[in-house]
Amino acid sequence: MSSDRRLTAQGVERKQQLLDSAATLFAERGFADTRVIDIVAAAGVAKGLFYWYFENKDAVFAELVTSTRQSHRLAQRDAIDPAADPLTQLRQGCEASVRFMADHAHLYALLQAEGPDQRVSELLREGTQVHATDTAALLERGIAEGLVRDEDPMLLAYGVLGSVTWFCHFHRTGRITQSAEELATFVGRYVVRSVAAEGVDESLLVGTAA
Amino acid sequence: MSSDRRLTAQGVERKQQLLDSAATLFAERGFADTRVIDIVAAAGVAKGLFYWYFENKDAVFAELVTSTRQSHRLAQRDAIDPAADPLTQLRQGCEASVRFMADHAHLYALLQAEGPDQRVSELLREGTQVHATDTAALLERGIAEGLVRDEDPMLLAYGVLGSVTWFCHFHRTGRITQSAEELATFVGRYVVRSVAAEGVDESLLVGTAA
Amino acid sequence: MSSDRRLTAQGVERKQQLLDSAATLFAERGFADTRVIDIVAAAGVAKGLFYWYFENKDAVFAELVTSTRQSHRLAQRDAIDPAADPLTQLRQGCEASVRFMADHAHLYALLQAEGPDQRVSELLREGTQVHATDTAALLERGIAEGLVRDEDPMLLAYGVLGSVTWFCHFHRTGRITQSAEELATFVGRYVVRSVAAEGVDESLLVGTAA
Amino acid sequence: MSSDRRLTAQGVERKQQLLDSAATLFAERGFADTRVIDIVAAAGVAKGLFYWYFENKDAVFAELVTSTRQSHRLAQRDAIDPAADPLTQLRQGCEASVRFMADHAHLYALLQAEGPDQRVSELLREGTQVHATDTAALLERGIAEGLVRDEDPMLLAYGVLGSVTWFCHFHRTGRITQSAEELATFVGRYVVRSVAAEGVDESLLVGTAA
DNA sequence: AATGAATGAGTATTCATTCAT
DNA sequence: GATGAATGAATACTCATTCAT
Repeated sequence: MSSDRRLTAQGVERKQQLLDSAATLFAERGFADTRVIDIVAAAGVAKGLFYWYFENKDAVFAELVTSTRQSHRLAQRDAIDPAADPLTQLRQGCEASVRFMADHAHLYALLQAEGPDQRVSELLREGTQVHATDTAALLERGIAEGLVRDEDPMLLAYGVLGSVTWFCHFHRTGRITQSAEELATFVGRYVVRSVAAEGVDESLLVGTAA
Repeated sequence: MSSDRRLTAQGVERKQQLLDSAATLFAERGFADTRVIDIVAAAGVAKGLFYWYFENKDAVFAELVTSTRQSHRLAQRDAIDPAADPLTQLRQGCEASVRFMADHAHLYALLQAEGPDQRVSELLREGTQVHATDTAALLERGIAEGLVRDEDPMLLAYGVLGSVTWFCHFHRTGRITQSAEELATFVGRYVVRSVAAEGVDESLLVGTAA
Repeated sequence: MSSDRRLTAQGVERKQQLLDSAATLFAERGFADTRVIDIVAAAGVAKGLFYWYFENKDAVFAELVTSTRQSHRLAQRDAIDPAADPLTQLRQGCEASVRFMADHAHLYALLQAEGPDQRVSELLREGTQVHATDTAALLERGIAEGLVRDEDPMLLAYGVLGSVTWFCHFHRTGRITQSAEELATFVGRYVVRSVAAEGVDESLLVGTAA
Repeated sequence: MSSDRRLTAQGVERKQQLLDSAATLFAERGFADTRVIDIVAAAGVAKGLFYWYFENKDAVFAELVTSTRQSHRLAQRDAIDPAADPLTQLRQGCEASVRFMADHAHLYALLQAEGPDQRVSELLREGTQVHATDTAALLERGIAEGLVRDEDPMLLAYGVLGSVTWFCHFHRTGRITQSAEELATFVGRYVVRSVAAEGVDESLLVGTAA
């Protein structure tokens, strides 16, 4: 029922409360095992209010995915030095991803979650695709400048995303014990090595300026 | 109801039918969105029969995960030349993973699926952990022989698993269009590059013997 | 919340807006399928305001029924020539009913609607009963004057009401395509024939003065 | 979920039980005020079973409407003497309607009920239309033979149906106290008078052979 | 082994109504 | 008067699981 309802200041706040509760619960127990009643209970409001702010359970999930993706992207953009070379930018982006996931672990979990239905799965997939395409563009510039191995940039991008995603996943689930900062550095290095061309200057690989 | 029931030849066949139907459906729509009735309908038997062969819905999932993991492991073992150097073995293992996933796409999908409950999630996690530990051991030998960069082998293993897993995921979902064979070669090369030490012999990186 | 609140001029207007919206919606989709929110949305006001003017949803329905019934009755009264013979009066009343329904189709529909609860059903029933009793009295006079067949006047009244009601119903739902005026004439004639005694003067049957 | 499920003898019986319970309750309190749980409770079975036999609540209603209409039609067919003149057939049909409704009051109530949704309303309307068309055909023959007034047969049919329906309605709701048999005779006579042409033989009007 | 019937706990969603501002 | 937020009781429907035959 929400759609483009005009919300008061209080309304905006309340909606955010619900989004937060939902995000936490979805991350903790997954979408299917989170009941609407759990979400409203966590936010301390009545069940009906949920449907004042959201069309249905799927809609909250979708909204979370969208906004998380947006924040993630902004975080990356902020972390990337537009004047730097592609390889450095790649490292910066990946490091930013690791830090973002550390700060918003519960939201980030959603991006990999099994979505509710077809529609939302689509949403997740699209987001990933955008991310991959961005990364591929970066790699392509790297190839042109001789910094990245001359391979299909899209494939390389998938590899990069895969390792970053999994590092984060294992960190979130406690199987990587290093600090987020340490992990970020490691991941930046790992990713750069994965795609760097033969004979690239050592300084780029080590990432001294990171 | 099942546990360790003694099955006739026909029984074994029936059970396999049900497992196959379940695997396909779980992969297509996920565990939660697959109903027992869908599974039996796909196998062309009555609902009650499901419980003759399986304790419950979770049990099928668990059984599928376990057997898939086993097959996967066997496939890798067969593909690895015990006499080869660690880097080559790593490449062989990864290539085998890609081929296995291509041949058993619907089963492989399960290994990354959102499990039913805590217990099964645990099962999935354990399997991944075993795989990671195996890989880390291989990498450790590589480090000792100077073929792999001197970094935390477990971290490297996570990176390797992440990229392989994601390559397979994107291939399975149609976003990588190369043939399984081409992809296997690419992934093997990608992974080796990701972990290889500086100055390793070119032949190992290119993987001529693959 | 309403009861006998003193309303300002604007208030009266607002209330009428709501009544109109409600009448239209009730006629279109029935009482149960019309939500309070639909009514206020159609009137362009906020939900809370509904309860400033009406006790509850049932109350609007009751108010509509009562006022419609009143209007209907007035319309009949105006149409009937007090000096005419019972048979002519009957015709005039029935013709007036048809015209009324044509002019206020959406209101008239309510009089036959499935009411909300016991109370309002009671209200509807009572209204019908009053109408039937009035008609029966007219018929009784007709019988006394030898213009109407000597049968139970109440039964005859039910027959009359039934046919008039159904003619209107079929006209309202588009299954009678004649104009309201044509239909009125037909119905007047039909009803008179239904109850007229044997050998009544032709002029009364034809209704030249209609 | 039902559709064309193959039912065992027991299944057929159970389904009928549920239909009976539903019919009674719908007639007593209306569709909206009858909960699925009431229906199953009345039949003494568990809630889930309802959905084994019916798609949903609307479906039972639709099924009841259809079968009632069918029975009604058969009852009429049986009551009509194919060799009789149209006017007599009309009387026989109307009398049969009255008797049918007296015997199946709770089912018959459904035919006039406010249906659940658009679809079922459509069903009800269609049924009525068929009935009206049948009656109109009969009247047309009557007109051709000079037994019925020369007016639009469809309009006459609506008038006939309206009075019959309302007689039944008032009888069912206790406002007509005569016995069903008495009422049937009265209605037959009333209807014939409503449509008979001027100067038709008295014997046809009185209906001695009824 | 196999079937179809039966069970019932569990959950999303609706909507009339009330309330604070 | 007017608004939008909040409440919570009520209910249809799903689906894993069990049972009688």
